[in-house]
Amino acid sequence: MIRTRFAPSPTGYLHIGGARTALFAWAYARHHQGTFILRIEDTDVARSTPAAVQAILDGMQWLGLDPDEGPFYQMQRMARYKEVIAQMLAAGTAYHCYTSREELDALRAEQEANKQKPRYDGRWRPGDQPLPAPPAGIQPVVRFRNPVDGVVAWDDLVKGRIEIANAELDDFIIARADGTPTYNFCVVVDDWDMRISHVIRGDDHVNNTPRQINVLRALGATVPLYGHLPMILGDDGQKLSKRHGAVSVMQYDTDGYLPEAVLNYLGRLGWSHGDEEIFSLEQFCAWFDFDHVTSSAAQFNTEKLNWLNAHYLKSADPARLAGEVRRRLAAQGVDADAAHALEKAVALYQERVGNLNELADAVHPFCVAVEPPTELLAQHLTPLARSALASLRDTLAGVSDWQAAQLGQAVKQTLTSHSLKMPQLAIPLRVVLLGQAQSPSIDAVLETLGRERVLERLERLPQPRA
RNA sequence: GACCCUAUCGUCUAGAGGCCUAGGACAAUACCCUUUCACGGUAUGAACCCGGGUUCGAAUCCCGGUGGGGUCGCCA
Repeated sequence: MIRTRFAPSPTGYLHIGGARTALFAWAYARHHQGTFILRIEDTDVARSTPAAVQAILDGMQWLGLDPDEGPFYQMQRMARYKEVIAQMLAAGTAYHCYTSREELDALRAEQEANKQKPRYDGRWRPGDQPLPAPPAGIQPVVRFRNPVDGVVAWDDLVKGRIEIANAELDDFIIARADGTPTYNFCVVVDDWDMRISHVIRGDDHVNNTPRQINVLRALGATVPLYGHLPMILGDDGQKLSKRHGAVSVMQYDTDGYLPEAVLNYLGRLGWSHGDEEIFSLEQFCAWFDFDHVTSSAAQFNTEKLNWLNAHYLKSADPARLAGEVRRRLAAQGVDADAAHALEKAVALYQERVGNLNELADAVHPFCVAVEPPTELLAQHLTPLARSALASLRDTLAGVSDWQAAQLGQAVKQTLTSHSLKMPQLAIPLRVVLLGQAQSPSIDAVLETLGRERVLERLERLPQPRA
């Protein structure tokens, strides 16, 4: 039984790297009819916030990566961690350490001065030497008694075999002086208790893996399989951080991206299936495997995401898009329900825009009266165009069946009677009707805008400057 | 500094020793389509980090170098 988990710490929103980790873990479970678990790692009380928990949940939901189990919260599992720590203390696989932070700082400074790898020197580790008497008034931390010899090795799902010598590892703290357990310990207990079969996480955790494996062994637990995903770099090739380029997945929502476009993009970033570029979430789950996950970091490319977004926009259901547009327009104080044919207008533009915000902007003139920019008027509303527009208005008023075909006929009729080429009439018409010199086919615009609005906007032709 | 990971067009990637005069996609450029702008179509330019091996043969395997990244917390 495949059981994967996504285990973010709620110290911020769900960013793009976390989203991809979640997607891969989710897809792997789906692929194998397994279980995907969401676990919130909130043991850092000082930095975890309920708002961040909510932001992560919102992000997961927007992407549609629903967990089969959880969310579980580590803070609610304290009793269990303490129980395991007590067992380890009793078994001798963990011990109390009374070294103060000041002593630790001094030790680290000394090691760095000697160009050595900073690490705990094991001064309170039970061994051959007799231990000093515990100093009074100091609450000890609990350290894991790491093996001294040999190597810890595992076959990483994405990076292949990785070996790290135990000599590189020190006795890390599993419980703070106040008794609360630390990350490397909680993860182990949780992955064990939750019977996680595949630990899929960012490769910034590679160095934690040997420690965790050692604890698992000390506990007599089964060691899961590990897959460490390379990181995602920003558009500029720089590392993503709160300060630089890292944004919440929800930002993609406000920027007008469709979740399926983001998912498709993320799926293709660091994973491939031959030449496939466009695939649904379902298809991704069916294809996903670790053999085709890239082992090196990938640079985020917004332009490719834009291309995918435009693609999904084209084939999306206009009714759904209309809902999104309504929501965005409402935020601008525009009541899109006033547009009797919002869905039609959306259908007219959905294959011409790159995101939902552009779609909302495009549809805007179909909802409320437009005020054409003066430059456009000056440029296109020539006396010739004015007279043609006036005559077109009259012809249009007589059209019985307000359909693109008939409207196109009316336009062509005006063209002939005024000896004009299509652009000479269509562009001024666009400016007057939509406030823009570009639009979809003019007959479709006329039909979609509707008889009433067209005639009204042509009626009130902006006057030339005296 | 130590340890670990990593290296194919500008970017994402295909590539599991001969199928590679290295394929696809985004982006770029040109042309076509056209009622403007898009969309779409066609075409073009663009890469195996360097040096040694192994092999009849290496983008693919090995070693070294260099570049990039990660980790060295009573953070996760």
